[in-house]
Amino acid sequence: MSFCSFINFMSNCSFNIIIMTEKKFSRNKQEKIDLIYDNFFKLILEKGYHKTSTNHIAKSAKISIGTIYKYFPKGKQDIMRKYFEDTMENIFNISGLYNVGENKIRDFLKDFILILYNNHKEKKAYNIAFRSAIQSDKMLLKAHKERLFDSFKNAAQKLRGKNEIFNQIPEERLIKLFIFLYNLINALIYHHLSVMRLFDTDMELTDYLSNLTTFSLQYLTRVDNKK
Amino acid sequence: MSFCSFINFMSNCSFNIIIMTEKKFSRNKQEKIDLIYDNFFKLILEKGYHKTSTNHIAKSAKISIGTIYKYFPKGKQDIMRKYFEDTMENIFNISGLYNVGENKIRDFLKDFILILYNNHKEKKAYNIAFRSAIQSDKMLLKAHKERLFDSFKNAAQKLRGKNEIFNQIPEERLIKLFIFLYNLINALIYHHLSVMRLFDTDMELTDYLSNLTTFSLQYLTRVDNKK
Amino acid sequence: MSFCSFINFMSNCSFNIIIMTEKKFSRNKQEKIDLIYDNFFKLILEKGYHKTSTNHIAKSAKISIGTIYKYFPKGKQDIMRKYFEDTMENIFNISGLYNVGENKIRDFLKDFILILYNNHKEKKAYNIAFRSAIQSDKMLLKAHKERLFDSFKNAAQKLRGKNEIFNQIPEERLIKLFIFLYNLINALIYHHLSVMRLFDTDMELTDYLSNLTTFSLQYLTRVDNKK
Amino acid sequence: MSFCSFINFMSNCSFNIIIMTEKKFSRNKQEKIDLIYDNFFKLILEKGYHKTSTNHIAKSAKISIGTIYKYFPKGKQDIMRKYFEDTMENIFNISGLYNVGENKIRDFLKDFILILYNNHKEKKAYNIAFRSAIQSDKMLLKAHKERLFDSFKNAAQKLRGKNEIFNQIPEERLIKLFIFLYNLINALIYHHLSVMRLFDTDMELTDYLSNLTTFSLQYLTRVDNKK
DNA sequence: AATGAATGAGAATTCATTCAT
DNA sequence: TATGAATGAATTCTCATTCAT
Repeated sequence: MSFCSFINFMSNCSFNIIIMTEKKFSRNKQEKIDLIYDNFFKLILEKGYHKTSTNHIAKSAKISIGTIYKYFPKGKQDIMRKYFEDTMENIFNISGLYNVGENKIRDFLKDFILILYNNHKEKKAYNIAFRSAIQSDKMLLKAHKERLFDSFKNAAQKLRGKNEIFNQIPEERLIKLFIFLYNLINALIYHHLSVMRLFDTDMELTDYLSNLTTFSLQYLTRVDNKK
Repeated sequence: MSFCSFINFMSNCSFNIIIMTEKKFSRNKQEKIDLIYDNFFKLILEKGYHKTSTNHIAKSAKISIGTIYKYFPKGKQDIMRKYFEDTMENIFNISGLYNVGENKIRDFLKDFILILYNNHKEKKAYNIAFRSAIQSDKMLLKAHKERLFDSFKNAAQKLRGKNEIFNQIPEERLIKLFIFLYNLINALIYHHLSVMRLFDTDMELTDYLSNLTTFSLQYLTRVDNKK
Repeated sequence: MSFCSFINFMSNCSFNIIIMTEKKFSRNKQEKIDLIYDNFFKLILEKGYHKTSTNHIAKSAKISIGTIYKYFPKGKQDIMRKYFEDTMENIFNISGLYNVGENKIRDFLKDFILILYNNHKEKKAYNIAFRSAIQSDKMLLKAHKERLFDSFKNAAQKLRGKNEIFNQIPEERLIKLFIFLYNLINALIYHHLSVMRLFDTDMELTDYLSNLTTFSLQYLTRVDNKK
Repeated sequence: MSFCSFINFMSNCSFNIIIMTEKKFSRNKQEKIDLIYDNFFKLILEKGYHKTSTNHIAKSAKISIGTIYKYFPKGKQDIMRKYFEDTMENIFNISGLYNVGENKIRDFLKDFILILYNNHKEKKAYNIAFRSAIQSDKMLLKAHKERLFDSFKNAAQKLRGKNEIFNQIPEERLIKLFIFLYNLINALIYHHLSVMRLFDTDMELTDYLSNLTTFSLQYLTRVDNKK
C-alpha cells in the first residue's frame, strides 16, 4: 500500500470523517460567502451599487449565479442584509472605548470618531452600498435604527457607571445624544469620502469632527437644560 | 427651383405666421421639457432614482419616449445635467443674502441655511437624484464643483466689499470657507431629510445648523491663523 | 421632379397621412399580435404550454421579446387572457343555432355539439393552453364562468321565445342546463382529443354526444321535476 | 488479501447483524420513498404540478435532493412513473367488485363509479399530476393504456364467467366497453373536481354518472349490434 | 446510502435607445 | 417636431441535475 493510498484510506476512517466534513463544509461555505462579499464590494467601488448585478458578482467571484442565490435568496438585498447582520458586533463592542475617566470625554469622542472614520475608510464600498440599500429596503433601515439604539443603550449604561459627567445625563437622553453624534459624524465622513471632500487632509477632518462633537455635546446639553 | 426646394425656402421665411409658429413651438418645447422635469421628479419621489425609467417618465408625462430623447439624447443623465444647468442661477443669486451689515454674520449664515434648507425641501427629488447622478457622472460632479466655486467667488467679492469682517479674510480663503459651509449644511440637511432624522423638528435642525456654522467659521478662521 | 419624388411628396400630404398612419399602425400592431398568437399556439402543440416560454415565442415569431411584453405586459398570462377576450364573440353568437323550431331540440343539440367539436379541433392548442392557464389564473377561470353565464343567458332568452319546450323551463334553470351540457361536451371532447380517444372515429364521438345530451337533458329535467 | 478487500468481503457476509442492517436500510428506503411521494403530492395541491420542483420536495420532506435523485434518477418524471407502477394493483383488484349476480349490472356500475370517484377524491394531487405528466411523457401514457387494457381484460374474464349478460358480449368488445366507461367517468369526475363543478353536490354527480353509464352501455351495445 | 453544495441553462421581465412614420 | 413601435442586451431568479464528501 503506497503512502497516498494510506492517506486515502485514513480519510475514510470515521474519526476523521466528521472533523473533515465539518471543516470542509463550513470552510467552503464561509469561503463562498466571503468571495461573494469581497467581489460584491469590489464591484461597487468600480461601478456603483446599482450597476453591480448578481451576475457580475458571480462572474467576478468565479462561482455560479446559483451559489449566490443559495446563500442569498433575494440577491443583492440579502447580501446587504446578511453582511449587515454579520458585522453587527464589529463597530461598538470595542472595550477600549469605554475606559474613559473623568474629564476625558474629549478623548472618548476622539476615539469614537477614529473608529467611525476607519470603518468608513476600510468599508467604503459597504457604506456606499448601505446608503443605497436603505433607500429601497425599509426593513434594513429599521434594523439599522434598532441596532444603533441597542448599541448606544449598552454604551450609555457602561459610560454612566464610569464617568461622573455622563452620569448627570439621563440614560434615555444620553442614548439620543450618542445617536445624534453618530449620525452627525457619519453624514460628514460620508460626504467627505464619497461626495465631495470637506478638507484637504483626513487629519484636518478628524480634528474638526473632534471639536465639532465637543461643541455639539455642549450645545445639545445646554438646549436640553433650557427646556 | 423645384417644388420641394420652394417648400424648404418657405419654411425659412420670416413671415408673421411662421414666426408665430416658431414662438408657439418654442413655448411648446419648454412646456414639454417642464413636463419631463416634473414627472421625472414626481416618479423619483415615488420609486427612487434608479427605478425611474425614461419610459415611465414618458407614460407619466403623457408624451412619447421619442420626445424625451429629442430634448435629452442621453436620457436620464441628460435630464439631470440640463436641469442642473437650467437651475444654475436660482440658488445663489439672491440679492437679499448680501445685504449684510457689520456684526450681522450670524444673520447672514441663518439666511444662508434657510435658503439651502428650503431648497432641499422643495427640491427633495432633485437632491436625491443629484446625489445618485454624480456617483456615475463625474462630469456632473465636476460641473457642480465649478459652479460652487464661481458662485462663491461672486458672493465673496460682494461680501468683502460690504463687510469689514469678511474683508479681513483673503478672497481665496473666503471662497473655500463658503464651499465648506455649503457642504457641511447640505450633508446634514440631506442626512436629516433622506437618511435619518437628526432632530425631531426642522426648526431644531436649522437652529443647530445656525450655531454649528458660526462655530465652524470661528474654528476654521482660528485654525487658519495658526498655520 | 421624378415620379418617385412625386410619390414621396404625396405621401406627406395630410389627407393621406391619417389614412396611412392609421392603416399602417393598426395593421402592424394586429400583425404582431397575430404573429404572437400563432407562434404561441404552434409551440404549445409542439412542446406543451409549460415548456413554451416567451423567449421561444419571440424567436419563433421572429420578433423581439420586448414586443411581446409591449402587447402582453404579463407575458403568457396576458396572451391567454387577451386571446380569451378577443375571441369572446366567436363561439356563441352563431345565429343559425337559434333557428330551432318545435321538436327540433335534437337538431339544436347536434349543431351545438358540432360547433364545440369544431372549435376544439381548430383551436386544439388554445384549449390545451386554456386548461393549463385557468389552473394558475383564477381570474381567467372566473371570467370564463361569467362569460358562459352571459352567453347562455342570451341563448336561453332567444330559445325560450322561439320554442315551446324550452319555454316550459324557467330561464334560470335553462341557463344552468346549457352550462352543464357545455361542460359535459367539452370534458369529453377534450379527453378524446387531448388525453385518450374515446372512439375510433370522430363521427362516432359526435353521434354519441348527440344521444348523450338528449339523454342528459331528459334526465336532468326529470330530476328537476321530482325535487 | 488487502485490508480493503477484507472490508468489502465482510460487507457481503450474511451475519445476523448485517442482515438486520439491510432490513433496516430497506425499511428506511421505503420510508424515504413514501416521504417523497407524500410531500410531492402535498406540494402539488398547494402550488400545482409545474411549480413543484424537486428541490422543493426535498426541503418539504426534510431529506436531501441527492436522495430524491438516488431513488428517482429522472426527477419528477420518475416519481410519477414509479408511483404509477407502485399503485398498479390498487384500483381494479377489488374483489367485491366482481361479486355481481344476474341483473345487477346497475349495481356493478354504481360500485365502479364510487371506486373511481373515491380514488379521485383521495388522490386528487396524483390525478392532477398524472394529467400533466402524460402530456410530456408519452411512455407513461402508453403504460397507462396497457395497464387499462390488462386490468379490464382480467375484469372482463371474471365477469363473463359469473354473469349471463356480460357473457353475451365478446370479450374484446367488453374490454373496450369498460375502457370507454372508465374514460367517460374519469373525464367527468376530473372536470367536476379540478376544472369546473358539474353539479352542486357530489351525490348528484355520482347519481348522474350511474344513469349515464347505464345509458351508455345500452347505447353502445345497440350501436354494436347494428354494425 | 445520504448529503447538500454547486452548477449553469433558461425563464420572466425591464429598460435605454433607435428609427420609421 | 413628435410619435411610439420595436429592439435586444441585461437583470433577477429558478430549477433539474451532478458530484465530491
